[in-house]
Amino acid sequence: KEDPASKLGEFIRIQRELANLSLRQLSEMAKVSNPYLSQVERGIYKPSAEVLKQIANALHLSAESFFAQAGLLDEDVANPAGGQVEAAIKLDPRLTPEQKETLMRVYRGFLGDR
Amino acid sequence: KEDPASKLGEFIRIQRELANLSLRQLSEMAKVSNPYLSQVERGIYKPSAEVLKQIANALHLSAESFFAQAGLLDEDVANPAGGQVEAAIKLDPRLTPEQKETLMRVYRGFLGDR
DNA sequence: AGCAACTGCTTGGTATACTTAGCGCAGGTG
DNA sequence: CACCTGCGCTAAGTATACCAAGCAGTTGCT
Repeated sequence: KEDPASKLGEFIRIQRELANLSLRQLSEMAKVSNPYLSQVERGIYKPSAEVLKQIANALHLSAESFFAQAGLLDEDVANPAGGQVEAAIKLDPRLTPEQKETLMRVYRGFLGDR
Repeated sequence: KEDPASKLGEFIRIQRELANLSLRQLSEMAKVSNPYLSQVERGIYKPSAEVLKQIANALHLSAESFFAQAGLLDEDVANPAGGQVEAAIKLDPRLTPEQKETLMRVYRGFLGDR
């Protein structure tokens, strides 16, 4: 019960039953074997990210909600908008490392003001 | 290049070098072995979702952007193209309008340099 | 020079994600 | 009754994610 893996499994099973799908039906849609899906739902195995995505798509649910259920997205909610700016800067291929460094410093300086 | 796994690997390597971290340093922070991280960066293996999350956290990046890079979040902001930085700045509630203006000017100045 | 402390990488193994074959049970059919 | 057809699950195997040990190259210090 405490196990996060079985929590994800329960979640999947509930969603599957809500959609009135059999284990085999869903397993075929998600392109995994039915025994494996069974084991995932019982928390024996934790599926890879790709399998998780395929299951989410098969159930017409967002991949994010699945990742969240799997405890994979619980991270730095501490800086919700702030992380966005830093991430965007780091991701920009048109900036040199030094320029990124400078931008970061300016940005963080502003945040410190507040 | 064609391989999506190696695309993720490149992304990780670039982010790691941007942070001025050695392979071993990052591997220790992300709690994986350094040879494995090396292989991930070269596209030989694709990391599990949990490892991906740990790497993202170690680099202070959002897990979402990593999942997007890994092709696991077909939806939203997969595109790291330039407009992202400006959008993120405008959306940050912790910045005053004047500070946003300044950041924009610095950012655009850098882009003009190249 | 030569040792020390780094860098990234190769090798060989273990753990775990995942599959194919098949079991036992519950409804319907004829 | 016998005979399907579906359900979920077990068992045994294969593929792959991941680790510990160690190697070659580079840098720097004495």
